Amino acid sequence: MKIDPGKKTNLSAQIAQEIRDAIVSGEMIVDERLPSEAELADQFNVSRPTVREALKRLAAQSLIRTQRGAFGGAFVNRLSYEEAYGQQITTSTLLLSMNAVSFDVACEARYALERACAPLASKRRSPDHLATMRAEIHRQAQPGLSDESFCASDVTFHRALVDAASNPVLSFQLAGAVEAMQPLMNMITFTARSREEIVRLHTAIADAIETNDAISADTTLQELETYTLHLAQDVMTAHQKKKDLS
Amino acid sequence: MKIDPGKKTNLSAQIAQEIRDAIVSGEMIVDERLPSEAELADQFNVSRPTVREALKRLAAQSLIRTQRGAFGGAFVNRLSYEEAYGQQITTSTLLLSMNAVSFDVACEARYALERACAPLASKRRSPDHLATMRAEIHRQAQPGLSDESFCASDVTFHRALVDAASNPVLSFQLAGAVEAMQPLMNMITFTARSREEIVRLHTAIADAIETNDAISADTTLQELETYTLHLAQDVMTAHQKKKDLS
DNA sequence: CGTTCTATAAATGTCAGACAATTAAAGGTA
DNA sequence: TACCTTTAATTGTCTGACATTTATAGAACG
Repeated sequence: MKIDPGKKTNLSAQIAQEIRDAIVSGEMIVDERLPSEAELADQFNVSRPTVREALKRLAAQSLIRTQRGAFGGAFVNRLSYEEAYGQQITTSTLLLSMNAVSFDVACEARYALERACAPLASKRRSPDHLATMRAEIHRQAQPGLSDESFCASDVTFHRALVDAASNPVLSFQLAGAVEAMQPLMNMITFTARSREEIVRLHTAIADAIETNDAISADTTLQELETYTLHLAQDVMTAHQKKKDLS
Repeated sequence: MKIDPGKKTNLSAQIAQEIRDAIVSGEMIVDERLPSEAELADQFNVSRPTVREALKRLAAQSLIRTQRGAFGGAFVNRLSYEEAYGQQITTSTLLLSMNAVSFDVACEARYALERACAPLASKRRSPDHLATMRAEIHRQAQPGLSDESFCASDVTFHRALVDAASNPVLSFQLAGAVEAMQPLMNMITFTARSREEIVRLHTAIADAIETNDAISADTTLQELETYTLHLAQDVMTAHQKKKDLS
């Protein structure tokens, strides 16, 4: 481990970067133990609290895990898909909520990505994925369902569609896109009429996936995108009218 | 801000989670100032170093930024696309390198996602994006280019293709997928013959995008995927042979 | 009156040393 | 051999202090 150039500012950030580089470059391998906090403080010529702040930065990115006790310490962490999902979702959600991303743009991205999964999902779908999709469709048809629950079910349905492609890398990349849409979708009020239409389209998608009909799945997803945009448009104009009146 | 239940362990992680929730839920808005470290220490009934560790965790995720001096402090950060890209790329790269993801799976995911962009890119491509693509193709045809530079140029080419879709959300989601492939691609040795073929396919893609021919772009991307898999296969069998001999 | 320089205070950044809590392994005892 | 106890290493946390940065207010000067 190289020493730290006492350049400008923020020692803990610099140290974190040094260690991060060592991990990303493969210089340190999974489950390898980092030097103890005291040793690192020595090597970098800083105090232990500073080293600790650096380590906490890395822990926040799931790059290391720490263990107390004798022969404990900080270890390079194997980034699991679950942890990666979590980070991905947090980042995507914040990016969308903080940057005034229009519904149209987010929606376009989401459906473009989902359509990329459709051919693979049609080919590989397992009974499990189909069962999940059918179950969620059934839930969405329940009359008493709140708008929030309806949206949550929608997310689950689409996650199942993505997962049906049976490509974990693809699932990882899309988890964020699908989940991050939920807050935006929650702004839409789903009438009984629109729910009926969505259930119809979801059923058509599930049918297409079940019969390995990639083309039909793609077409229906496009239809669903158009319909979703249409619903959002209605909400926007309603908001606008309300504004004009006040 | 609520107090902290002195439950089990790891106060700084708990505090970070509390604040993270407040930000993600929208309870704290962009550019809002957090209480000072001393005040937070008071509120949570912990010491300042513990609070600082929590804040560094949040800083590592670009959720807050800090400013020194009078009326400085920690502020809720507007997550920019650039910062989000960075995190996305780090996470994707690590996920791929640490989980023994096969080349085939990663490649499939990458091309599935890129093909999702092709129709939009064909429709919206700007002269800028086309220029970038042409420039990279030209670079790839240079004879003296190292394998690493060739791969880097490949990444730039494909990033331009993704960006040509002119959907920032899509670009963000795909940045990780494309960049994370680079280390895997770097394992391939590109012969003069294979470079020629790749340049040919890249040119065909650029042509298709330029003439708004989405279908041709899609077909060529599929061809490129097949060819890339083929190259990787050769590398693998070569490695295998070497192993068998030794 | 306006401009420039100079405190001042508030905040983060860093350090040093201490103690508590946890844990694996070595050593002791039945 | 099996179980218990001690021990040492290491992270987790606290206290208190000093250094550094920076916006603002006030003083000095033209």
